[in-house]
Amino acid sequence: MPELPEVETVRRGLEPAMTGAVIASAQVNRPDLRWPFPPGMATRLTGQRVLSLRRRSKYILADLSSGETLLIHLGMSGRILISGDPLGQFVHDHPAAEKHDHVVLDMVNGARITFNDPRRFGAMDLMATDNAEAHPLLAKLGPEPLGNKFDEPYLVAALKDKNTPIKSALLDQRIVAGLGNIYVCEALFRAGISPLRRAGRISAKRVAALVPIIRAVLNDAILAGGSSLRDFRQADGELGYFQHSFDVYDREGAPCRRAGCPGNVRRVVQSGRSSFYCATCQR
DNA sequence: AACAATACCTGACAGC
DNA sequence: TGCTGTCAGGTATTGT
Repeated sequence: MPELPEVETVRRGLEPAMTGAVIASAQVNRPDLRWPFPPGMATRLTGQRVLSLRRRSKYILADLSSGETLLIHLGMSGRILISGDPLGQFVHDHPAAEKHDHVVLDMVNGARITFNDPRRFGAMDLMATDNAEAHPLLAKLGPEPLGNKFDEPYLVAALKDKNTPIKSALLDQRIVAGLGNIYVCEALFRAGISPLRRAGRISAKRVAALVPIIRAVLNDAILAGGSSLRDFRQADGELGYFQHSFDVYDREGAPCRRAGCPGNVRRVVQSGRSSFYCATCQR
């Protein structure tokens, strides 16, 4: 479930098993995901200590003791599962391997990290840590929506001359990095802005109001993702499931949730993606 | 240059 | 049951 909040949830879930831990072995079950894996990936991972786990947009970055960084992207359908018992408190067996388990990392601490991705839109790559930001997948990304560089003046300037619908503009990772279809729909609902409106024709005041709304939507989602992590620990080790009640996403035909609004949620397609919104209170 | 459509894959689900 | 069609949270590439 990979938009920014889901990726951050996965990153946080991986930290206790991976940060400071050494990769005992890496099993790579196919030559590629969306693109070929880097040459010798298993060898380059084996024996390395994970110094830190970072996130940039929807990418997880694991800095290794070798001076390389492992980039992980979940695509549309990627999942990462932790099994085993890195803290040594319980005895856990690893679950049976499943279809689409493409990469498996066994850590010296006993944890197993399994990357499963049916559609294979995900990616993994290795690059020098000190030049990671130059990676083609990272180089053109805009500011982090939860970071300091994403503020009201920035977004007003970034959208000022945009002729494209605000929905498409917010999905553009060069403008802001990490928003996906769900959270753009949700943020526009909270802001009362129609996804169909041209970005450059929204008043600066309303654009500025979007900034704290985007942050709040993402933070709410990260908090909800965190709560699903606790379920995972009680259950079978599955990580990254995100449960949240959406105001508009996937609620076509349902009543608008804004207090007193008589409208219903509509679905329209914009640049090939579904947009959900209430035409009554989003203008 | 800007923007829209397409392609990459598999699986889930609705309707027949 | 099993077929067909549609849709899916992302993003690079191709086309206009």
